[in-house]
Amino acid sequence: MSVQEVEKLKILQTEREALRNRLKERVKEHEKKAEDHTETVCPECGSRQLVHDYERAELVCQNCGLVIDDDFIDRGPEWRAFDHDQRMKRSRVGAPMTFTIHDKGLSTMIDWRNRDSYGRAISSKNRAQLYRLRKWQRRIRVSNATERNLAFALSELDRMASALGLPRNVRETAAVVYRDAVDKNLIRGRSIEGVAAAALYAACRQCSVPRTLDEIAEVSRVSRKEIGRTYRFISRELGLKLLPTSPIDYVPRFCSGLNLKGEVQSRAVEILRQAGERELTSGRGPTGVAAAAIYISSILGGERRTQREVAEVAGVTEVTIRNRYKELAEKLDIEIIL
DNA sequence: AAGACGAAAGTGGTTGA
DNA sequence: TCAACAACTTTCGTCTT
Repeated sequence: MSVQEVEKLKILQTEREALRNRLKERVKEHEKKAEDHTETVCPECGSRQLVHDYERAELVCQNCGLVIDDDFIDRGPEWRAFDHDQRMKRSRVGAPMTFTIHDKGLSTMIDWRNRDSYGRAISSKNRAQLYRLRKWQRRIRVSNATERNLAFALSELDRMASALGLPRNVRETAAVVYRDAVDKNLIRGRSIEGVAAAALYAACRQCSVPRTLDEIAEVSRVSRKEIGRTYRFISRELGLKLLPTSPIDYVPRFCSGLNLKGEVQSRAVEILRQAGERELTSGRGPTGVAAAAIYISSILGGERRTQREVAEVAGVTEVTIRNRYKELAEKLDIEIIL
C-alpha cells in the first residue's frame, strides 16, 4: 500500500468516527427534546400544533394563538451544526472554542485591511494609529512567558499529532491535559516538549487510540524514558484514571497496517476478549498479545501473515509473538493447521 | 530459500526489603 | 539503594515447507 493510500485511509477513518459521534449527539438531542417538552398539547384548544418562537422566547399554539410558555431557554445549538447550511442558519455565536490554540481561539484581531466597517478607506492620519494598534495587539496577544510557552507547547502538540495522524478529539484532549499540568505547576523542572509528549500519550490512551511510547518518542524530540517518566508523574498528579491499555485497542491499527479484512480483525478481537476473560493478558505487553491474536486470526481467516510481518507493524519481536500465540492457542484450544 | 522454532544470554523496568 | 524478578529482545543454530 502506498503512502498516499495509507493517508487516505486514515482520513476516512477519522471522518467515519466523526460521523458516528455526530449521530450519537443527534440521538441524544432528540431524547433531550422529548424530555424537555412534556407539554405537547395546548390546554386551551387541545391542539398539538405547538410552535417555538425562538425570537420572542415563546411556545405558541398554532391553532388558537395561546402562549403556553414564555421566557424559555433556547436549547438549540450554540455552535454545533451538522453541515454548512445549518451552521449558517443556526449559529448564534462566533467561532467554536478550541483548546488547541493558546487563547482558546477567542481573542480578537484587528483586520489588516484599511477599511472601516462601512468599507470606506481610512484616512492616512488614522491609518498610522491603526498600525500602532495592530502592532500592540500582536504583542499583547502572546504576552508573557507563560503564554508564549503555552503557544509553543500547543504548536508542538499539534505537530506531533499530525505526524502520528491523530484525530482532532485526541489533540483537544492532549491540550486540556497540558493546560491542567500548567495550572498545577507541574512543568517546572521539566522540559516543555517532554510534558507535551506525555500529555499526548495520555490523551491517546484516554481516547482509546493508544500509541506506544516508542511511537510518540519517534516524533518528539525527547527520549522514550523521559516521556514515560513525565507521563507517570503528571498522570499521578492530575489523577488521570487510566486503565492499562487493552490489546483490543491496538487491533484495528495493526490490521489496517497489514491489509487485513474486517473479518480477520473481528476474529482477533474475539480471541482477545476470551483471553481477557481467562486473564491471559494481564502482565503481558498489550502489543505483543494483540500481535499474537492477529497472527492467529490471520491464519484462521486464510489470509496468512508471517510472524515477521506482524512483528514489524506491532513493534515487537517474532519471539514474543511465538510465545504469546502458543499460550493463546493452548489455553483457548485453538487448532492451528498450517 | 524463507519462514518457523526454541535455547540462551542480555536489557530495562518494577518490586520489596 | 540494591538485588531479585518477570517480560521482552537479541542472537543464532536447527527444522520445516
